Amino acid sequence: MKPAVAALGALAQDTRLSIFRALVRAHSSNEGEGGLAAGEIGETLSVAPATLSFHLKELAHAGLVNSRREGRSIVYKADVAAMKALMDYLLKDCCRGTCGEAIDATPNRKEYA
Amino acid sequence: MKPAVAALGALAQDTRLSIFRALVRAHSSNEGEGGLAAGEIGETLSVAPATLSFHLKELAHAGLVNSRREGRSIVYKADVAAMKALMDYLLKDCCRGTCGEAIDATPNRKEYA
DNA sequence: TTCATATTTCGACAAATATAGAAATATAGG
DNA sequence: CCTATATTTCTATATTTGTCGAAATATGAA
Repeated sequence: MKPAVAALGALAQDTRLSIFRALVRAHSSNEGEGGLAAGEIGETLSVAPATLSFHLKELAHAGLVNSRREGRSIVYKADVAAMKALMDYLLKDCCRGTCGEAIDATPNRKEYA
Repeated sequence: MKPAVAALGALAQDTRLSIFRALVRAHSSNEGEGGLAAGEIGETLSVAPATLSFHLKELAHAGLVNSRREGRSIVYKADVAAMKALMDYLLKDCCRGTCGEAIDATPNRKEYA
């Protein structure tokens, strides 16, 4: 499977998209900093441990998150570079190259919540 | 389900992503122009009629394509505005707002084929 | 070592997805 | 009206996905 399809599939699920968005919010550009422990994510989003682990593995397998152990916790962190690569791909190949330009100026544009 | 998740799910499949990309290539900004007949898509991508119909319905249900009848054919067309909305959402909420800026200048960036 | 905490893996299951042959529907042309 | 073409719907089937209780693993603390 193409990596872009894997990344899209990883984000195409309510719980996983919420997880990823939470990780992006908690992101830090510094190595070894930022991110959220699995437990924190599960508590915030009310997801059972086994279910959460399943979704985190999906995101990791798609290359959108990575993890490090910190004491008893495992801290997950969004891979912003991977997300950039996905955006770049979509922009170039799936959008006629127009999606990056003047989005806010487009009349009658649709918007997702 | 959130519309963004629906759109991501529609694109998160090899055949459907190929269909959508073909439709973007064949796009025209003019109303009632551009797009590809279902048969053309099926022939180009070697997808059986029933399978193709299934995938086109998925894309249409997610709002990423629309269609018009033209004689015996049904012509499908990418909804570029919907794709823009998806990109906008991802850019704002899933990327720390950095994915639209200087993508090509980013060192060691990842890239999807 | 023993105990508590944090997370993953295992096993089972229901639901959703992808595929495609066959039948049904819609349109155009003779 | 009859026939050919284009596409969808129906039906069935195999595969994948999402969920979660229970057991296993890893770490830190007493």
